[in-house]
Amino acid sequence: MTAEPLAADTEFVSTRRAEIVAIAGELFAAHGYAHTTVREIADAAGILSGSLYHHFDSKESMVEALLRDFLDRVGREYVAVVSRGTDPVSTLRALVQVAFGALATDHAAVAVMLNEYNVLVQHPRFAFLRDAVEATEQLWVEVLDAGMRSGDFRDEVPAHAVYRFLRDAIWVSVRWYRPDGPQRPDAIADDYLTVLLGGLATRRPTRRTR
Amino acid sequence: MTAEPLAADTEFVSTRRAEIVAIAGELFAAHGYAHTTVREIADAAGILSGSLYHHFDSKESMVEALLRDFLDRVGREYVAVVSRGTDPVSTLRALVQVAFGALATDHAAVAVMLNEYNVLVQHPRFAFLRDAVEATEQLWVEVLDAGMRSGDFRDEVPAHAVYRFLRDAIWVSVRWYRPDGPQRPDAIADDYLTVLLGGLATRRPTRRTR
DNA sequence: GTCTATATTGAGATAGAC
DNA sequence: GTCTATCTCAATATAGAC
Repeated sequence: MTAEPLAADTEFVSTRRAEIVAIAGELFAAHGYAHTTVREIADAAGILSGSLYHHFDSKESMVEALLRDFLDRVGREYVAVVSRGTDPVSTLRALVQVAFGALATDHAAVAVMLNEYNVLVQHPRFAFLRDAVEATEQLWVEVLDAGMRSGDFRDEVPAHAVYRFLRDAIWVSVRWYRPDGPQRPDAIADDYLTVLLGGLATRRPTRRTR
Repeated sequence: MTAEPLAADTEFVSTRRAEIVAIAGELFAAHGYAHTTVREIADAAGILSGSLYHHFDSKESMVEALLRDFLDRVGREYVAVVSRGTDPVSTLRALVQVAFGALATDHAAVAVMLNEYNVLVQHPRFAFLRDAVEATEQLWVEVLDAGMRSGDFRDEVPAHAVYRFLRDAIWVSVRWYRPDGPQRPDAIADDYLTVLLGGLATRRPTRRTR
């Protein structure tokens, strides 16, 4: 047996394949996964639809490749942030910065994740989406819980509820974020953190009772 | 000409039609508009697919009926809240309560609006979606701006940016809200308002500079 | 208002030549 | 790695009987 020509890391398979994934991702993000046809993807890639099947065995494989790569990378970034072991406020700031940063680097994947998650996750093939979502939730909630225990964060609202509001507001911003717009992702993150951490009210409001 | 048998308000057209809209809405919300077939809708309604076309001339007409009705109603509720002329904090609270309340009363329409807006709005037929979204944004932003001018809300972040974070966090909660779950919409609204108005941090943080 | 039967189209996928 | 040609199936929509 000759020396293995493949890189040990299987991340890189083929440049062409990666290009097509990116092209397909843009179309999925812009028009929706279901409404995007393989012919449109092929057109955008400058080839005919049949040729796509040299690289992928189905349209599903394209969206799977897009999301697996994205979730792997952002998951590693979250772990790196937490493993730095900074104080809860700084850790949360860094997590929020990573999440908003993905808008610029992976906006197609974020949009597809947001728009198609509920439908895709119903197929066994896309169970990995749920795994990634749950792992991410666990990681963020632990940071929030640590901050509540240390007294840095208010604990009137459970950490998992706070996390959901956070996550939703961050990811849905892919709907209006424009990479070529005036605001950089870290400026948006700062705006969000200002409201989130400091609150919108200038006077501490009393919590309503029911 | 005989007396007009139709009600002056055209809201009510046919019970059967309204039933089918509701059934279709549930399916659109659960499986996505594109993935829901007219045969599935007919099955759920207990009729055959051809019979649907007695009530609607297309699948698009069904989703249009669902969204027009919903947007009309919630738009009227927002206007009613603002016209009460209460202070900015109370007005914002009431708007947030109305929005979360729609999760319970119109969860299918909210989910469809969230999931399909970007695709649907690209068709001229659904331009009314953009109109409704823009009118809503204007109404909320005016409330936020009034609160910033009166000193009730902090003004470090522009009102339109705050509005986007608000809107996103509220509507996306339809993804995890369960009508049969333990939390009532107004309890979720209270949790959200606690974090939004009071802030997550126990100590007023300094705003990061770049 | 619903059913039966079917027209029509659009889209994902395949086989083999180049 | 791409093209040509085509298969196959699923889905929207229609026409007319009941």
